[in-house]
Amino acid sequence: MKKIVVSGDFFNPADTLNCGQVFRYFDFNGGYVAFSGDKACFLKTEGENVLVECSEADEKYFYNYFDLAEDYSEIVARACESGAEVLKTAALLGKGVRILRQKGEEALLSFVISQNNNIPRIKKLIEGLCSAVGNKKTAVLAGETVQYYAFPEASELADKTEDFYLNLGFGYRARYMCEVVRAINGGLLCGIENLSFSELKKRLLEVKGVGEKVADCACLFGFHKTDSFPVDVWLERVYKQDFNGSLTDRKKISEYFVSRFKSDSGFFQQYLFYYKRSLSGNR
DNA sequence: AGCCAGGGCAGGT
DNA sequence: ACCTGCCATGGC
Repeated sequence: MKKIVVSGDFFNPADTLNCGQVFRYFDFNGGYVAFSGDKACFLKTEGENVLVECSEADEKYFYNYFDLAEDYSEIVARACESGAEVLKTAALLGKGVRILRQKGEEALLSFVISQNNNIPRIKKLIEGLCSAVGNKKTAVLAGETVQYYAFPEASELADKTEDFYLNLGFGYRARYMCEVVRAINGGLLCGIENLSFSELKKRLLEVKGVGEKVADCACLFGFHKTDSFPVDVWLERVYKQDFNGSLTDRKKISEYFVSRFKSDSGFFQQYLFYYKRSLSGNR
């Protein structure tokens, strides 16, 4: 067992997990158990610090996963100096949010599931998928044995039909899951290591079921393309209400933010998303 | 009960 | 390029 201890000044586990970038975690012993792929960790705020506990072998994985090499104090500082008053407010509120470095496949499939859906139900659908297909795993975390299911590899989903997803409650997203799994198994994500954000997004958009928003989220959360700015209903509200914007097309709203915030776009987007939802009683 | 949700597609202008 | 209706399901 390995324990990573880092400052909690710019790392709030609750805010990081609850801000809609990831869907596999639950409350546990005063902290959280979080999952990525077939791995699990426990994290908890302890005084001034955050404790991340995982197996010895996964230490580097979770150090990277929580983006612990990045200095978020500088990102928050840039948000405060951006000239947008709402962004300063949002960044100071959400300064403990970190952009997780999730697995690309898992992020892509998760955000296909997310479309026109609410966060509690997205969690349930993903849980259902994992328990139906994923390998059963056991971990010892915070002194207790935790059993869970890994997120399925695309290869494990290769033979699943549309009916399989329909029976899990995926609705019209069932067809999209089949399309995306087929594309991944056909090499969609092969050789993408050096692609820019726009090159990667272009490739993802070729798959039926992957539109602007899902591609942006996959690029940001699955491939850490921080010059991506996903626009959903919440960011559209931020744009109209707090930036007094007049654009109506979400693609153009996204382009507006990216041209303004460059490689800080993804971070600032999370601060704004967290801020806007918190005003509505969501967290 | 009815609106809403981290949307996308197809078909029409 | 922009507009509209439709798509399943269930949280609230």
